[in-house]
Amino acid sequence: MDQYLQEAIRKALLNMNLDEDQIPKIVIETPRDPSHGDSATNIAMQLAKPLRNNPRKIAEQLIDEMNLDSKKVSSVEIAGPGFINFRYATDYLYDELEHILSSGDYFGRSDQNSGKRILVEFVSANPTGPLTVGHGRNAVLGDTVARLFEWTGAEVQREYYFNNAGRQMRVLGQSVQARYLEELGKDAELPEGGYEGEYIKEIAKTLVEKHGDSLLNEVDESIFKAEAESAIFDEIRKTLERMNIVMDSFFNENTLYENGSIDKTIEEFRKKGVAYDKDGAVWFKTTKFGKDKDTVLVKSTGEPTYRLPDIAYHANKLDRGFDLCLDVFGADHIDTYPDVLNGISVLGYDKQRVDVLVYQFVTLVKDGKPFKMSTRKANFVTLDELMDEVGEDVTRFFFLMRSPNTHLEFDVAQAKEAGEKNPVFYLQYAHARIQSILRKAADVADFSENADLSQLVHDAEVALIKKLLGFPEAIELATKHREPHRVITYLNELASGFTTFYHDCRILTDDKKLMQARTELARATAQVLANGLSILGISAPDRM
RNA sequence: GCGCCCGUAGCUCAACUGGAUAGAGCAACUGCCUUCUAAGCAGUAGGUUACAGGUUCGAUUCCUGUCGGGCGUACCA
Repeated sequence: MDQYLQEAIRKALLNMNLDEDQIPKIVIETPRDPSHGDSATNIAMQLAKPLRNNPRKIAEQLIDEMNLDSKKVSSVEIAGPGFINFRYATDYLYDELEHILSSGDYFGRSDQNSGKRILVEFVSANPTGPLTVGHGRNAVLGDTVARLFEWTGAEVQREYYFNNAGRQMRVLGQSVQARYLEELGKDAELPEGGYEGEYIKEIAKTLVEKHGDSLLNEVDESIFKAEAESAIFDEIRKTLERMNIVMDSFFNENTLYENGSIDKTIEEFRKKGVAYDKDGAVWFKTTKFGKDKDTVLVKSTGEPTYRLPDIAYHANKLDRGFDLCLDVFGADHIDTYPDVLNGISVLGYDKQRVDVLVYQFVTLVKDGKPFKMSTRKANFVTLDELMDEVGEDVTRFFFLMRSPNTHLEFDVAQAKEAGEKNPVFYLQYAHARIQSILRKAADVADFSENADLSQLVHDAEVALIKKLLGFPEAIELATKHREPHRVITYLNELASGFTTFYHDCRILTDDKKLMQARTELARATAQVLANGLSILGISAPDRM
């Protein structure tokens, strides 16, 4: 419809002797207030200045020149300072409702990103411990944005980037080693800054089971580290799976050392004159890109900082031919992003192909009080514990509920309440309720013949159909802005629209034609709810 | 100090990236279950969009400044 209106307006403007390049972008929007019509444009106001004319006059002229199909648009009016409001014809609504029903699981999909290959990198927590609530937002946002890309036609790969070679991992190995010794009755102390979590002991125990005391005299921590890594990764994978997340690939930072990308990156930087030696370290001339300091790439110890592999990693991703690489990370990592962009553009890549989704921190609220966490200190709530407590659907929902750009308060008490306080049930309940009605409808009538949708004339029915039609747009916006919460906002409005309809219009009535039409409307609503929930990775139960 | 993000109803947050009378959910209050699921519905109350300027037909949205909060600002990741 938007396209149709844009085209009609454009033609009308051309008839008004405007040149192609005089026409600004024609924006069609859905007014907040339904009394302002179904679609509106501000084009007349935009043209007021260049045409030096009153916007309402321009609107009048424009409407005269427009040639609209009465099967699609029933009325056009000028309102306020110069808005042009369009109202849809009911025939159009019935056709579109028909379209939803025949599209089924596909309704809402688009070709916005078709032909694109997109890599979404997320979670990317080093295997030093179980995933915590802090990682949860990252995981769910990344996966859901990936789903949005899929719904808009892209081919998506989900990748988990990790590093098992750094100092943290060494300390982890040493922590396991210490617990292993303790397990065998020896005196041992956790290393400085060691990991205190209970899971370390568990890993030590499995080592005792596997190897007995044969590792007593190991001099370094590598065996312990290896065991810890694989045990922790198993857990992480399980946790993710439980959240409906399956990675397509795990990328080990070490690959970049082995295949020479790291060295190559440094060489290339030197060649381009953006790297230099000072105090035994190698520096990246980030001042050249507007930062107030240069940045160390390789420490005087010879060990690279994380920035260097980050740059090499992004080059690697781009080499793999992705049209877009999206990184998902928390606000604390934002500072590395410009360095990576500058780094890859030095290497000759197009910065536009890398984008980032930054989210603000999660505050877990327990017993009405914020709860501070640290992985190393083992005072954290794992994602598994959270899911045990509130369930998988609720967990996903809460992480998606808010704009990534704002701090998220995860109130465990609220999430646990199965009742009215919990917003996820509102959507699932609407779906279950419709399914229940459809089951009953199947008992009382035979729906083999086509329904006469023109029976749907009640305000609540018409409003619901219009809301259903807004689904593709909601997905488009959510994808464009990488903001899954827009889908939730939409679904809430949809569910609310359905409940109004449910309340005002009895579906199972004696009037068979009417019942059939209403049943179809309910079925379409259930379909859109289910489609929306599947984008969010949340179940749409048939019974509750 | 500098950089990024944020400040909207008592609380948690929306507002289609500059549009029309700023909206939901909790919490509060008033009604509604012999009728398809009351995990629901209808209604009431609640606001100087932190503050002060500016840009224009029009600002919660953009610009400047002030105040308040979060995160960075390492030869840590």
